[in-house]
Amino acid sequence: MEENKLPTRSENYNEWYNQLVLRAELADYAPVRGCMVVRPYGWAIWENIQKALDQRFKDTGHVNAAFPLLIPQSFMTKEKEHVEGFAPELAVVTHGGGQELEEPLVVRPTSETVIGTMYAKWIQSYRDLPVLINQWANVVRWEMRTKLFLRTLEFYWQEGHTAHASEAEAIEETERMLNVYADFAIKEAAVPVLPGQKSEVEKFAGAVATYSIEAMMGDTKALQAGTSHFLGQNFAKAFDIKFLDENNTLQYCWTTSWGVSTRFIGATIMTHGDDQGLVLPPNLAPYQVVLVPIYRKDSEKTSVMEAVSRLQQGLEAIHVRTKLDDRDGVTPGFKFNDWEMRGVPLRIEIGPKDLANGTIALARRDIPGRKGKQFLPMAGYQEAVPELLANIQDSLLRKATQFRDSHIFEVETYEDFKEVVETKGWAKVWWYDDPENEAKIKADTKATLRNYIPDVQGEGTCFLTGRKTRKMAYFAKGY
RNA sequence: CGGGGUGUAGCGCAGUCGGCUAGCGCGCUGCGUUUGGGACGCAGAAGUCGGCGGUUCGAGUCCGCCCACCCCGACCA
Repeated sequence: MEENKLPTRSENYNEWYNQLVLRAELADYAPVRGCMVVRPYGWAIWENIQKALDQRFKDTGHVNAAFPLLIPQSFMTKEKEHVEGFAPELAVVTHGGGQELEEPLVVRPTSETVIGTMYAKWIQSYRDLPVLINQWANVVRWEMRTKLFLRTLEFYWQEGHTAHASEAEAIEETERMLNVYADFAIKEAAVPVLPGQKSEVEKFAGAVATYSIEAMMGDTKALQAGTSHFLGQNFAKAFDIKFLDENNTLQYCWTTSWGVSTRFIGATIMTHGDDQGLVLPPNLAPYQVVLVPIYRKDSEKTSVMEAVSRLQQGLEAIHVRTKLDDRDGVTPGFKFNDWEMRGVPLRIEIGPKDLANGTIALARRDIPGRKGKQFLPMAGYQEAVPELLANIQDSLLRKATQFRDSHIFEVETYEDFKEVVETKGWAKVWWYDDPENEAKIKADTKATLRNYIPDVQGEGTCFLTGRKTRKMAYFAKGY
């Protein structure tokens, strides 16, 4: 059916992506342009992301709480850079209860201001510190152009907000959470992100320093997949977050914030997806295994269904997420393609032949076509399935890492730089920091500074200015 | 807000030198045959042709205005 084929990744990546998310029923366009409607399958991916992140937050001493959606407009103006950064993209509520409000409310674009206000009330003493709170929430940023999952007007995320007694401790927290994100992305999503610091130009409005994890999508464009900000005392001063230290001296707190959003679903899709559709990493897939029963006659159906159900229970018992596709009226071939498009990592087929032979047919999604299909003895499935899932998880990470590394090029001249970011991928360069040159590069090539490469040893020559520098950076076109 | 494009059934589109009952593919409903890689037959349901106004015996088709959406820029998790 020609009409049902996806556009290919190479032909039109954007179209491929849009069709993919819509056909896999991950999200729908809302009546309000750019607002999120996530269908159950897509939301299940998000829930798995939430679970994996939440566990890591708790392991690092954080707790969850909830803060208001509506923020008095005046809160947003308290931190100078913050207001400049966010003013253009605020949704403003002017009426409530049928009356015009005395002060307009903005729908939170991020919660530093609300949470800062509460922290000012909660924190009195060094004994109250650190405060390590995370919130799962939706936020609204009135972007001019939207793209499903990557840049929606409304999006879901988690935002962590912490307050500390010392600068060193806050910086440590900022870096810790960056590493938590990197660990999560690599281990759970098999997305080989590169952590590093953002430039002055690209940093968060109101932050002293911003760090990000950067991911390379299947078209080699870069995507900021998570951020961690060291806010210094900027917000503490704007919101009066103070404490008495051990010496009875009144001091401003040092704060951080960090977030990962539903954009990460997009990052996962665009990292692993192929021309057949989604390819989901087993750790995040809503269903890790789909079971497809195959039968012709009613007599076959009974015994096949019985075997399949037993298998499903056996898998659920060892905590494998399964889906039994017992739809009548569609052929097995249709089901195969359907679940491939939805990216289920492993498919098990059981038919009369398998019952006769004591086997199951296993097909792995990460190996395209029928090459990924193998027959195994049914008896060993409780060992074979987890092993295969782990194998797929590893193999996705390996493949994505290889892809990324083969599309990063170290360049020394602007000519080479332009060629790389235009046609090949990311440029890795020695970089002497200069906002004006950064802006010039963006104007010339549309490439932005993704982040600085951490732990660079020694000294080099800036590819653009020829000046000596100790920094290296990635430049790439981004989403 | 600038530049380009598109609006016709749930989705993708054809029809556009005016012409009578507006079409195709997919999907959807019913029945039957099928079912180990996107099944087939028959019978159906579904449309203010983006909106408003104009020209005309007659407008999806021509003219004017408006609206919406998409792509490329400025903005961005």
